[in-house]
Amino acid sequence: MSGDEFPDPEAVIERGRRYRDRLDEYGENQQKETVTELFTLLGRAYALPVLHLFSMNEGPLRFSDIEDRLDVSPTTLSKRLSELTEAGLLTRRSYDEIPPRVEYEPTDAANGLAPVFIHLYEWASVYDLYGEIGVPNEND
Amino acid sequence: MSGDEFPDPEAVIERGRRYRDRLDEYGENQQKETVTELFTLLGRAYALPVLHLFSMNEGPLRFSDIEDRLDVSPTTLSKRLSELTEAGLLTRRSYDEIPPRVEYEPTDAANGLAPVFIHLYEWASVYDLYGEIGVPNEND
DNA sequence: CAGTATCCACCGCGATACTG
DNA sequence: CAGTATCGCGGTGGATACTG
Repeated sequence: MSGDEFPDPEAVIERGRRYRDRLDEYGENQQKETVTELFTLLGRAYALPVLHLFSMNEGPLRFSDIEDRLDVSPTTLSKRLSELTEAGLLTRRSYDEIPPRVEYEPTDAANGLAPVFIHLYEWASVYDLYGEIGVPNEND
Repeated sequence: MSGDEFPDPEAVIERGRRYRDRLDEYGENQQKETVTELFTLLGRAYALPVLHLFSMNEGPLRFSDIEDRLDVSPTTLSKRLSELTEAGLLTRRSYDEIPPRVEYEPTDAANGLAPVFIHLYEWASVYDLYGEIGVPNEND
């Protein structure tokens, strides 16, 4: 990657300092729950890898496509796809065929989320967090 | 808030479509875990509310400050603060006094994360997700 | 004040087996 | 093929009580 694609850390921090004011404008209390919930969903097993798979792929993916690539149990994959669909991040289309065929695709909302991930990657690179430590386990 | 502060949804989507290429540049496989872990931590109880409290506040906060404002059990707050500190998002400074005093402050890394939240709020507003539904519970 | 220790209920997740 | 049903384990978090 070309280094000057990264944001200037100082600028990032400065921009961060205006976070408080922006939040007021957006109505913090109402949406705070919302964002927490989003992180909860996206923090669940395979949510991000699934979304990432769609971002790497042109066109729809089927249940078995994902199952093959991610080494995830059908139980968990089923739940995750349902949640992501219900949350408006994926669409689900099933065809009345034998054998049955179901196709999933990311919504515009999911694609619109991509800049967030880009920022996250930039941030992770700039501050070099989690390189070694991972997330501390709650029961340590 | 002034409406033209929002990104043009089309531009956001278009930018999102280049996500795949950016990921390649950043070395996707290595950092994918990292970002998943970050979401896991931030999805835990009171992680975002705690961070938000710091972003709303000038200067440090003490354990009881947070306890008073968030209605969180000391057990959970203790764990969350430890994790956020270990993850490099908060600093912890304890003074040898009686009664003991401990102050927490967000790091530059935490402040640098703010643009991500801003993006998230913009995104949530544009796509109006989770307005009614919340995160589907896994056991429904 | 700033936590920790203990106990416990619930939830998330995988393995396995089964179905339309 | 695209799931669901069931089971079991471990992780997560609250209540309560206690400590340096």
